Amino acid sequence: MKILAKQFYNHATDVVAKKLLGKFLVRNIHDQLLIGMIVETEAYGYPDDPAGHAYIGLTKRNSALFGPVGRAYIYKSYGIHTCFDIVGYKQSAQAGGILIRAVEPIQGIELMQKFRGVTNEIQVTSGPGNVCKAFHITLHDNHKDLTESTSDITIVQGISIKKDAVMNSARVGISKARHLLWRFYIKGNKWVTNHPKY
DNA sequence: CACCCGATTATCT
DNA sequence: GATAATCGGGTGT
Repeated sequence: MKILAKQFYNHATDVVAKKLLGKFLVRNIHDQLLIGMIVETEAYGYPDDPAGHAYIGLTKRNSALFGPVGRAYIYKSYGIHTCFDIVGYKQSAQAGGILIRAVEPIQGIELMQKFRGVTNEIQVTSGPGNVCKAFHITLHDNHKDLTESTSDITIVQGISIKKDAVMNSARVGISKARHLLWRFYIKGNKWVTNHPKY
């Protein structure tokens, strides 16, 4: 399937976050393909987003957010969990990323379950830390270009999501900038986080 | 170098 | 619902 080009990410992060729903995250690991459909995202911007990691300005940790669009920004959360962002922004003076919060397994769920250590098909890839664990994404993958066919992590054209199935809300776990409704998810999808029941 | 704090999750009550 | 686990990075001394 077609890899999304750099141009796809060259827009404001909330626009890209919405467009990423239904796209496929493809991980090539040990010559085996792991594929998940993106069902939940969050946008973070700069310089007008106090909740974003880029808000403090360029540092070693967040440098990927200031680099070329279409690359990976990966960081540790709470010292325990790894989170995966895709870099996107409209202009060179800006920075930002789109956090992948949940995917629906399309291919290779057995290996995802192995990496995760759980068998429940929902729990395997629901939640940003869990997605990284299931796809074996680590800090070593920071800065990787997601638009190159040679990369072992790419985003490819998936399915189109009906406009009325795209929902948005305030971001999860964020106290600042609550007015920004920059969390996007597919209505009714079982892998979207914050479901009372698994 | 000490201190503080999270873009989270699993496991309790 | 509440909380512990756990650590890298930013900040200030």
